[in-house]
Amino acid sequence: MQTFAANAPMPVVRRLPKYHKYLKELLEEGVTKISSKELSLRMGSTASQIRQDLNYFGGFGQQGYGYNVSELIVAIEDILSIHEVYRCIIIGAGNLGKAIRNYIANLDGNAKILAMFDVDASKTQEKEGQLPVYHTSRLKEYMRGHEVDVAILCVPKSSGVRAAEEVIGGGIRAIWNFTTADLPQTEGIVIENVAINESFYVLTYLLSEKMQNKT
Amino acid sequence: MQTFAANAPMPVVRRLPKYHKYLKELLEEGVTKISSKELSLRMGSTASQIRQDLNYFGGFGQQGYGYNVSELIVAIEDILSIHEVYRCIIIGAGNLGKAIRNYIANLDGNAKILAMFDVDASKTQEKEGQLPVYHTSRLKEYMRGHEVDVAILCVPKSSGVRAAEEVIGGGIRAIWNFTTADLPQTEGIVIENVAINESFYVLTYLLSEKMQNKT
DNA sequence: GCTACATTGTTTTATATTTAACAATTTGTA
DNA sequence: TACAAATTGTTAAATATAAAACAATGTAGC
Repeated sequence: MQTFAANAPMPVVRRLPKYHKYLKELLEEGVTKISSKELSLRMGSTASQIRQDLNYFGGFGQQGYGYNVSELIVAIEDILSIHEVYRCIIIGAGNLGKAIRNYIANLDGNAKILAMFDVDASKTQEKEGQLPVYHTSRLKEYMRGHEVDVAILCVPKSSGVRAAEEVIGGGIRAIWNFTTADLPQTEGIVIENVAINESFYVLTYLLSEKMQNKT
Repeated sequence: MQTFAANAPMPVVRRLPKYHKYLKELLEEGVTKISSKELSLRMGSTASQIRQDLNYFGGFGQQGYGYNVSELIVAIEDILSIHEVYRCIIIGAGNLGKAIRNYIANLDGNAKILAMFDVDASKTQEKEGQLPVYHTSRLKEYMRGHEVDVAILCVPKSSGVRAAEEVIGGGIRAIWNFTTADLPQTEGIVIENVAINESFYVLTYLLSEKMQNKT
């Protein structure tokens, strides 16, 4: 059993899911072994980077041979703890919350959504799909009774920080933040931001840049 | 009128929307001027980085004074071309497509969604919200008749690349990619990826790392 | 108008990340 | 068994990014 140093730089960590995806594709194609060179050609990266990235976590390859595809997949899944199922609650049952709920439900991932919460009492009437929607006032109580790993924040910007404080108060250790709010760094709490609106601004920046170049 | 060198590194560009957000908040609070030092304290960054980032695009501040909040907002909006309205079509009217449509509709952004497309004929019956849903076979024809700036890809992974090729064939210049597919770099086409699933893997990685540290 | 202070724009230094180079090791073949 | 080819793990060099330092410039008070 491998243990990893866990001090890999974030750019490296963020590339791991991509390696995983390409390796799964190779597996489906029936490819059993791959060299860093071949993989780099597929992915449009460099062989050197692939080798160095993987070596932050261990030596998964064999000299003169390359990497065994299925073994490497397992190794990366271990590193990312993809096999574990993470119990999630969604805070905010509006457009965004429903969207994320639907999206995740149809993804064959390791995020299991237990319940949704909303401040709007009318939303708690509905049973969103198969999921119960509770009033936010019952959040603390719920978290005492159920083990929850991840809170998925889907509230409006104005209540983002408050919602984060509430789930942290309830003992959450990880927040997947889809709001436009900037959550304060908190000791011991993992925060992963998905800044969709910022992403669009980057796109329009690149687009306008491209337009200028065209002229 | 300012013109920018447009050769700023991507990490800098990706920070601009964050500056914009914080400045808008300051404006709401009635703050008219801000120094890089003060702003860095709010944002949890460094004054040096803020000054250097902004100086890739021009000197927006004044020595001994700082930055005029509203002027700087306008400058950043110019850089990101936030004022322009971008005409978008959504490819894929499933869970993800609907989700994004709802999310964007309720965001006061500069993305205007004109129509949705789907291969599933049954989906074309519905009028999603106020938006028409066309069969994908009519995509080329639609793009000939309407000026479209951005294609928002919300199809399953398996049809991601094909969908991209279709909109590129129709003359699109920018793709906002919400699929898990890795789209090939294409000369002259701007591609901005929102890899939600990868984001979750990073979160679980950090979470498991934290768990290990706790023991 | 002069002086002390504040704060930028810019240069220099430090750090982080990526790429290249290469020695070590395994595979496969004769 | 010996040798050539392949390919890793790892070290070194190059590049990119961030932070610190500082000179230039403007502000504000007296």
